Amino acid sequence: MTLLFGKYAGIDLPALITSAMMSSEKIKPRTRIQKQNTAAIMEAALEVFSANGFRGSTLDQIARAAGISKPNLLYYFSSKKAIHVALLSELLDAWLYPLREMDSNGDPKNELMKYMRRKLDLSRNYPRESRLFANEIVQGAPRIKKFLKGDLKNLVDEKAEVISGWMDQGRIARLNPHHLIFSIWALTQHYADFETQTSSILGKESEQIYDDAGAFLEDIFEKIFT
Amino acid sequence: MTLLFGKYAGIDLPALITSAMMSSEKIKPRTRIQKQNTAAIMEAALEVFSANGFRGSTLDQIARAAGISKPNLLYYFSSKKAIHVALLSELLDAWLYPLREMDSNGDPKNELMKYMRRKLDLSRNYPRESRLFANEIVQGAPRIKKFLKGDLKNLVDEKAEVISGWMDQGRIARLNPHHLIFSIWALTQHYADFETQTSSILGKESEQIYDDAGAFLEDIFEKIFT
DNA sequence: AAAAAATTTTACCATATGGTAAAGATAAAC
DNA sequence: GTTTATCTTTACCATATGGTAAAATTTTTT
Repeated sequence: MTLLFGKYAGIDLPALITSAMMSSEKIKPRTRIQKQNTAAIMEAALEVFSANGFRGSTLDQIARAAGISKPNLLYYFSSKKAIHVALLSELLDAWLYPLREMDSNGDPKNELMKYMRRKLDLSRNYPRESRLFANEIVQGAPRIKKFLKGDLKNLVDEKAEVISGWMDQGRIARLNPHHLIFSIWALTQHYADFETQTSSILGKESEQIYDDAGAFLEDIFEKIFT
Repeated sequence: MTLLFGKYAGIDLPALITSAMMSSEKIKPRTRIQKQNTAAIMEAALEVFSANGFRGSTLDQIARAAGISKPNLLYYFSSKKAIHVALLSELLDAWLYPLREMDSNGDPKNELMKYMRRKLDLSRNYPRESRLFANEIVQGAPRIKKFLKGDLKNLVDEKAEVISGWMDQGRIARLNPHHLIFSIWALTQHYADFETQTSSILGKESEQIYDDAGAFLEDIFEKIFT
């Protein structure tokens, strides 16, 4: 079950996903078969791209994972790039959602903690999506630079402003708000993106690692915000 | 100037690099020309692999960047994989160096801060090396899993033990020591690995970002350790 | 049930890419 | 200065891979 068609940290995202779909290339499933196959392709593409990166993935791999032939896959998407773009596009909005939800009227420490927890939940429940972005960004974000400099920057600037206001009011400790947001990203995504490393070192089950990580992050952010 | 043949956060690493070289496949430069060409190839491979990942890089790209022909490149390294392995092997030890240096007899907070600063310096001065590892690990670390479960795990376990001892003595706050180490990695490497993202959002010069990051990390780790 | 539309398969193709063989050119050793 | 060892180039090759054309099949519409 992927983020695309599943639940999102306890919240359904049909509206977000629908709107994302409408704006992307060929993903306007009309018939039953189209819905079924595009969904299978997206799921397969997520699996393959997140594990191998764009250039490390082949259409044959994706087609096989989706249970269809390569030419048939290309009946639904005009190119390999189109699949990748569609996948990223669909996920971008969903990925921003928890930050959007941060409420300027809520309790500062509470809101930030909630955001941190949600991001950690995303890493825990949707590690493939996290790695998909990680792959893209590490390699210079050729396909989502515009998003980074546009929607993402705007949202982050806006929320940094909110956080800064809280700091002015003395409700949380004074820190660089942008870097505070980055620190939440870094610390939570690390567990998905570098899972190979953490699990190699800890030699534990993923669930146990995330439980420990959750407790650790509660501890340190409590200190950080105070 | 790369980490390989340069200075390492102010410390020369000839011994480390030499020993690493001796253990890897074909990198035992004897003649003047061999030295020169293998160095050029390694530098080129670092540039190309770190930007595109293993599968995203081609021998032609590397050869061009090294200023030699592809068959000539293959005179020095038996295969693409061999270049990648040699590059990773050479860097692994160097990458561990700052953690090795953490002194169990030093002042706890001081030692940890020093380690954090060194790691941030690595991100700042050797972002390509950081991204080379990031690429490798995000994609499941096919070539360095053994290292992760061996040398790296051993070193981390050992240092976690040291940190745990400091906590027992009440000299720094009680936290999960393994995750504390991970948090230093996550927060410092983020600036190299996700540089595209941070610079897109902040719209500042890299130097300015690292200065701000340095100040921010000083702030929060001060709180975390206390 | 026939016609139309949508979907899938078969058979390809062009290019990119990792890699090789062997001749030719340079540099080092004697 | 000649021989020997090292290095470089030219000319390839096999495979993988993204993608296409068109026929065949299935599904939907009328």
